[in-house]
Amino acid sequence: MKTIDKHAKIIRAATKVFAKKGFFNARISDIAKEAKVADGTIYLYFNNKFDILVSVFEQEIGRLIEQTNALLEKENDPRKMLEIFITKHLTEMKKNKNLAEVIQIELRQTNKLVKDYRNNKYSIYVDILSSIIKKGQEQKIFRDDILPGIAKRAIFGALDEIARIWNINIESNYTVEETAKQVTDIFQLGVLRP
Amino acid sequence: MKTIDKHAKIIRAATKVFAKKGFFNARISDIAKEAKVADGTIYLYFNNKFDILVSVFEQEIGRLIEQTNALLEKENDPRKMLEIFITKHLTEMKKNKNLAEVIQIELRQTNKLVKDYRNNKYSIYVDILSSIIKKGQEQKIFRDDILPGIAKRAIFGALDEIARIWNINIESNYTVEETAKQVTDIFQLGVLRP
Amino acid sequence: MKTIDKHAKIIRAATKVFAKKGFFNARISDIAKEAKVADGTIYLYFNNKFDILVSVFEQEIGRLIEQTNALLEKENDPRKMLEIFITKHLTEMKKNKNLAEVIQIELRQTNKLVKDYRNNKYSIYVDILSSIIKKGQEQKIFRDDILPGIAKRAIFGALDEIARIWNINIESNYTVEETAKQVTDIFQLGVLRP
Amino acid sequence: MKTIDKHAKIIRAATKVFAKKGFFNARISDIAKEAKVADGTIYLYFNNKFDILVSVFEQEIGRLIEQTNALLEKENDPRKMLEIFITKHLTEMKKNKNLAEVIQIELRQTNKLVKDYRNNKYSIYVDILSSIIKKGQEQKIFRDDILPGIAKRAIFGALDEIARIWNINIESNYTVEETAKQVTDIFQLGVLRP
DNA sequence: AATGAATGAGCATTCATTCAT
DNA sequence: TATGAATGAATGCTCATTCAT
Repeated sequence: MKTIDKHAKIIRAATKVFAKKGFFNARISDIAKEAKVADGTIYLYFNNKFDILVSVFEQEIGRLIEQTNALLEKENDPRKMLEIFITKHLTEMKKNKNLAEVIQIELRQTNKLVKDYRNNKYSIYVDILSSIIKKGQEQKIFRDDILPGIAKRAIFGALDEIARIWNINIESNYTVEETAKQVTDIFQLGVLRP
Repeated sequence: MKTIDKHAKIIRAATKVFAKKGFFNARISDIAKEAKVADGTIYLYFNNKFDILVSVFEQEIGRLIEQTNALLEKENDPRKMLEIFITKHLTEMKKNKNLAEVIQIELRQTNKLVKDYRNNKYSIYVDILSSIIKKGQEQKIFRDDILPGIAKRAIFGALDEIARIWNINIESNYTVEETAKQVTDIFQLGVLRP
Repeated sequence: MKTIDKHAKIIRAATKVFAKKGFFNARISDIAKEAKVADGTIYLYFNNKFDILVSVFEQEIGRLIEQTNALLEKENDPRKMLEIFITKHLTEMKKNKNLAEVIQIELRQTNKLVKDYRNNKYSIYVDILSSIIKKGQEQKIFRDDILPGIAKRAIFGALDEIARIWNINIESNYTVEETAKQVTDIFQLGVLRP
Repeated sequence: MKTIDKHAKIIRAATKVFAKKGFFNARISDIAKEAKVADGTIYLYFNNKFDILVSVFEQEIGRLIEQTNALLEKENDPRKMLEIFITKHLTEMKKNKNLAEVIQIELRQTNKLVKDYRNNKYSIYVDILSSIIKKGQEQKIFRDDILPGIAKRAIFGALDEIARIWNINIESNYTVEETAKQVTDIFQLGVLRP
């Protein structure tokens, strides 16, 4: 088996295990078992347990960034772009609960460990939102007094919390589409009657 | 010293320690030391480490619920109520970073451990938001097609993510007031130009 | 059981285990078992495995220093003093093979770890020899051209090597008395015929 | 490259690595790297890690035996022979600290592993000393009551301890020549005034 | 109620050795 | 012969929990 395969296999296994048990409760031997690899093999590809978590996170978010950008590329209307982002995010989180979980873990459990959130994949991902906001403002479609740096956090946070709940309660009342529509609506029009 | 005092003292110490080190990295002896109590004493008041975390969370959120309700009691305009909730939450999180951290930890790290989120303090707190939404809909001030169950998640998630970032970056560009104003604005009016 | 007892018990157990298996092959759990103590208990009294070795060594050599000094105190003839030192050392090494072994281990295995051999127990012990030499020179009994700093190493090395062999071969041809007599003889008179 | 070259290359690399890190702290991969050979290759020439140590020791001591015997061959005076042995040993240990270190390690760390010290290179080397003593006794130059089996240990031990100290303290007060002269003197004449 | 010494299960990581290529 | 990726047994140390005092 080629090196690249094993690296990917470990990442995949780790994603699963971290999602199921959480970072601190996951044992290296769990990951090794899931990846059908010896414990020691993991250390040929990663420096330590935390390094695996970061790799998983970066890889998964990286994939999300690429796919989201691909979807947005064809679109020029910031309203549509916002809807696409929201729908894509929720769709992926629903489809891939492991990913949702790893984001939760990485973003919260390790707050104290990774302080530098500039120029990392998470920042890049969230900045897609702020660039959509800015584009909308340039096109005079979005209000000028919206602060992109705050709006991006609000939107990402909203999506993340919704995905978190999905991961806890297996059944949810609304479909992805309904939820995405609703969230897009809230962020575009607000809750006030016109 | 009365029993109730010691219980409170341990909670207070634990809040501090969990916030500083995170739940998994916190040691019982750290909490005991902080509370100026013997390690074993903690087990006279709590069943185990996780029980402490839950107690801390419930207590802190409980306090937040009481204070928020007290603020909302005097108000009848759902627009104002929403603003009050948002401002209160952000103010508390800014003032009490420990609390913000414990919410982060409790809500994410222990996803896998505590599945039942009905009838707990977190739910009660978030349901303040949905009841505000419902009230606004009854008063024909908020749009009818807003789903309170989703909106409450979106708003709480937005606030929580903003507080999370505050906890990572010591300096932030905007004041609590500016941020609260902005978030209230986004959720009331949306990002679209009228 | 009092703290002091447990500390001593662990030292005693460690001496035995290190002697039997060598420092690197000894497991903490071996020492714990021998001391009839939990693994973790060891870490209440020592910082780490190496710390145990150093403690064992310092304690054993310390005891040797005291006893040897007590024996020498009453004596003023440097010839007798040399004989006393040699006899005492060999007697102790024969009686307490663990001690002999731990000296071997500490002195050689950890050469690379502990470089500072000034002001430690080993140095103090060996310096008893050089002070005997100096005393003999002052009394015009020992030759002036003997360098005490070299002679002390030669004598200690000779004794140590003999003790080492005793630890390997269970049976030895000569008694402690014969050997001590012989060694004293060699160092006092040399091998040359008068 | 011929097999014999690779074998020698590994021995040479191992000597260096053992000396620098000690046997237990040395990794096979360190030796492989130093020898510019793959890890697995080492196992084509040696059975295991310990086998390498033994080989290094045997080879180094073997070389010493040959060279020492060559020097002694031309000499018939046991006094001179003793001086030659002592000088040669100290010179080699000063010149080749790796060798000194490996002797230290092999002789002490592995006491418990290798019990059979008859008919091995170490014994052969030390027996050069006893044969010098015996020769001196036959020639009526050395005292009859010297026990060669004890004297050889005493002399070797003295030399080894001196070399050990050299390996710890980089600077030493005396030159090899001074030291060799002094040690020869002590063992020939003793410390007593005539 | 309070203490804190003692416990011992638990786990990340290392590294000698193997073996398919 | 030679390689080096893969293996998995082995262990020092931590820390939540207990319990004799």
